[in-house]
Amino acid sequence: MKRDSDGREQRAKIAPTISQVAKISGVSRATVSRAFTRPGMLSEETVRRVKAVADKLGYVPNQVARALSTGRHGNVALIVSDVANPFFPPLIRAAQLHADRAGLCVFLGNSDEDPAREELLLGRFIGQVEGLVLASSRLDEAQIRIYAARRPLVLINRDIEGITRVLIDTAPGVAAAIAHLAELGHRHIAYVSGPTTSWSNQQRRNAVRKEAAKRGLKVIAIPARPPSYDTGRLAAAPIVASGVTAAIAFDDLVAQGLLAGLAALDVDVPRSFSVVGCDDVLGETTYPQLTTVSARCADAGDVAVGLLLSQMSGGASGEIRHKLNSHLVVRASTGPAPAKRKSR
Amino acid sequence: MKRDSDGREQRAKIAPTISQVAKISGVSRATVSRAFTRPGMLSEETVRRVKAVADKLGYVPNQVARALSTGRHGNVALIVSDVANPFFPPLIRAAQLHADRAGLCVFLGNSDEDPAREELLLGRFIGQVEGLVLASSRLDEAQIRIYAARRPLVLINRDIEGITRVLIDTAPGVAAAIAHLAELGHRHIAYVSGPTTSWSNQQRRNAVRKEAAKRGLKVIAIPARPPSYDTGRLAAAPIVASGVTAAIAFDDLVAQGLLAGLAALDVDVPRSFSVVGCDDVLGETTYPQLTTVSARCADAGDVAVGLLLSQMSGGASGEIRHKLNSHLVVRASTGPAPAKRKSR
DNA sequence: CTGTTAGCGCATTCAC
DNA sequence: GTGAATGCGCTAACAG
Repeated sequence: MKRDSDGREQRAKIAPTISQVAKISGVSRATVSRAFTRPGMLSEETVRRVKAVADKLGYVPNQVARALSTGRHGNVALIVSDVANPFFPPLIRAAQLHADRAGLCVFLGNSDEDPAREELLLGRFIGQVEGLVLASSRLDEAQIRIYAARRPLVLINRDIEGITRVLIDTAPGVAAAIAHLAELGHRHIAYVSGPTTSWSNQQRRNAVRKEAAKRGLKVIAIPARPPSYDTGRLAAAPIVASGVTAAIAFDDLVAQGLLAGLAALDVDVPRSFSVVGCDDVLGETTYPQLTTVSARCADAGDVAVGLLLSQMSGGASGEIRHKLNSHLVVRASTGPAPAKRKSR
Repeated sequence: MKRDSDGREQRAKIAPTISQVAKISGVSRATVSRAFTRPGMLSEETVRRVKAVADKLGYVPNQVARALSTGRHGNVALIVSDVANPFFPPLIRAAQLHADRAGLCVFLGNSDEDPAREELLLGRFIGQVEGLVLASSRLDEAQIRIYAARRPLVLINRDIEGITRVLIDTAPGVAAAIAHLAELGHRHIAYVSGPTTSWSNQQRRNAVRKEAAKRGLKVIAIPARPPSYDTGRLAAAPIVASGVTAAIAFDDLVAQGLLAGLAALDVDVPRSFSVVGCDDVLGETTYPQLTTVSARCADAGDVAVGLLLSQMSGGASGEIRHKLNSHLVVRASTGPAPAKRKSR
C-alpha cells in the first residue's frame, strides 16, 4: 500500500528507514540492523560508519517494526483502582522502578473503582503488552481469568486461585492493633469498612472480628464508601453516637477523615477516642500522628513486577501466592480508653 | 524467518492469525481484516461468519502488526517528576481520563526529579508513542527541543518558547497570599523555596519578591530541597530563628512539613506564626487546615492532553502557551502577626 | 564478518 | 462485495 501523508511520523520530515541508511553507507539492511542490535558481530569500522550515517540522517530504529519482527517490545501494564489514593503512588513508583531496571515501559491505567472502566483499559492494553499487573482489581474472577489466559498477569491484593498474586497480609497488623486497643482498656470499637468487593477490606474486617472475639471486645461496622477523606469524616457522627471508644479504619485516608470529623465534633483524640489507620501511607503527616498498620505498599509493587518478569521469561509456572507482612506502628492517635463505661 | 518458540504469545497456545481465520471461514485475509476494521464494506452475512470463526478461534487482531501497517497505535506518554508528590496524582488522573476518552493508552514515566532518568524514559518512549507530555520536566531545554522535533510534545509548568505548554500561573494567587499576609500585619516573611530548576519555583519566588517589594515586606529565602514533607519540617528551625512571622512554601507538602516542624518547636500556628502553601493538593487534610494557593493541577493534565491531541491531529501548529489561573484559598493556617516587633 | 532471502501480521490499493 | 498483490520497517536464518 502507498501512503503519501505518512502517519508514522507526525512531523513534516518523515523518519528515515533502515534502507536509506543501508544504501548511503553502502551496506545491506541486515548490517545496519546489526549495527544497532549486535554491534559485536560487526567490525568496528563498519559499525562506526553505519552509525555515522544514521546520525547524520537522524535515523532511529522503528520500534513498532522491530516489535512485529521479534515478537517482543518490552511493554507491560499496571492498572490501579485509584491513582489519587495515597496507597497507590508508592506502589506505582516501586513498580516503575523495577520495570525500568528490566528495560520495560509501563502503561498505567486508572479504573476509578469502576469495573467497566477497568475492563475497557484491560482490553486496550492486553494486545500490546507482554504482561500486566492488576492492583486491587474490581473485576469478576471470570474476566480476570480470561485475560490471565492471554498474558502473564499478576494480581495485587486479590486472591484468585491459580493466578499469581501478591497479598499484603494486614491480618497480623490488624490483630496487633486490636490487642493494642484492648490493652489500653477499650471494650467497644468500630471498624470503618471499605469497598465490599475489596479483598483487603474483607481481610481486615475478618481480622478485626476474629481478634476482637478472642479478646472479648465488641465491634460494630460503619461503612465509609468509597474510602476517602470525606467518607471518613462523615463516619465520625455515627461512630461517636454508637458509643464506641475507638475505631480502626479501612485505610489511612478514611482514618484521617475520621480524625477531622472527630475534631469537628470536639472529640479529643487520643484522650477521649482512639483511631487506628491502615496502610501507613500518610506517615506522620496527620494530626495527631496516626497509629496505623504498616502495609509496605511499595514492596507490593516491586514484588509484583518481579513475579511478572519471571512469569514472562517462562519460569515460575507454578502458582505463586506471595504474602507481604504487616505490623502495627504506634503513634499518637491511640490512648487509654476514657474512664466512663466498663473501661476498667 | 521462522521462529518455533513464538515470543509473540507467552502462553502455550500461540495466537491465531488473520490467515487462519481466513482459511477456516473460506474468505481472503483482506476480508477478515475488513470484518474488523470496516464491517460496513462487507455483507452482513460475511461479517457474521468471519466473526463467528474468529470468536471460536479466539482470534484478535495483532495490534503491533496493525500499528506497523497503519502507522498509528494510539499510545502517548506522560512523564512526571515524582508520582508520589500529591501534586501529580490528580494531574495524572485527569490526563488519563482525557486520553481514555480519545481511545489512547498512556505510558507513565517517573523521573524522580532526575534528569538522567527522565532522558532514559524519554528515549524509551519516544519511538513508540504518537505524542507525549512532560510535567515539570527537569531536562535541558536543548534536549527537550530534540524530542519535540520528533513527536508532538507538550510541557506542563515549563516555559520553552516554540513548544506548546500549559503553565499553572500561580503568580496571582501568590500575590494574593502576600497581600493577605500584609493585611494581617506581617512585615517579615520567608519563602521556602523548591527545586532551582523548577519553573514553578522561579515563578513563585519572583511573585513573592515582587509583591512583597510593592508592599514593603521583607522576605528571606530558605530552601527545602527536594521539596517534601521532611525538608519542610527541617526548614522550621532556621525559619523561626530568622525572626520572620510568616512563611509561604513552594508547595503544600513543604508547608505541611513546616507545620509539623513548627509544632515540634512549640510554635503555635496561626497564633504566633502563619503558613501558606501552594497547589492546594492537600485540601483540608492538614492541621491546622492550610491556607494555600489553589493551582488546579487536574486541569493542567486535562488541558495538556487536549493540546496534545490537537497537535497530533495536525491542527494547532502555532505556538500555544496556555495559562491556568490560580487564587488564594484562606483556611486556618494564617492569622494576625504576633504583637512583638513592628507588626503594628 | 557480511549479504541474501524470508517472513512477522495486518491494511490497503487496485481489479474483478 | 470480495480477492490478489504489495508493502509497513525490521530481524533472523543461512550461506559465503
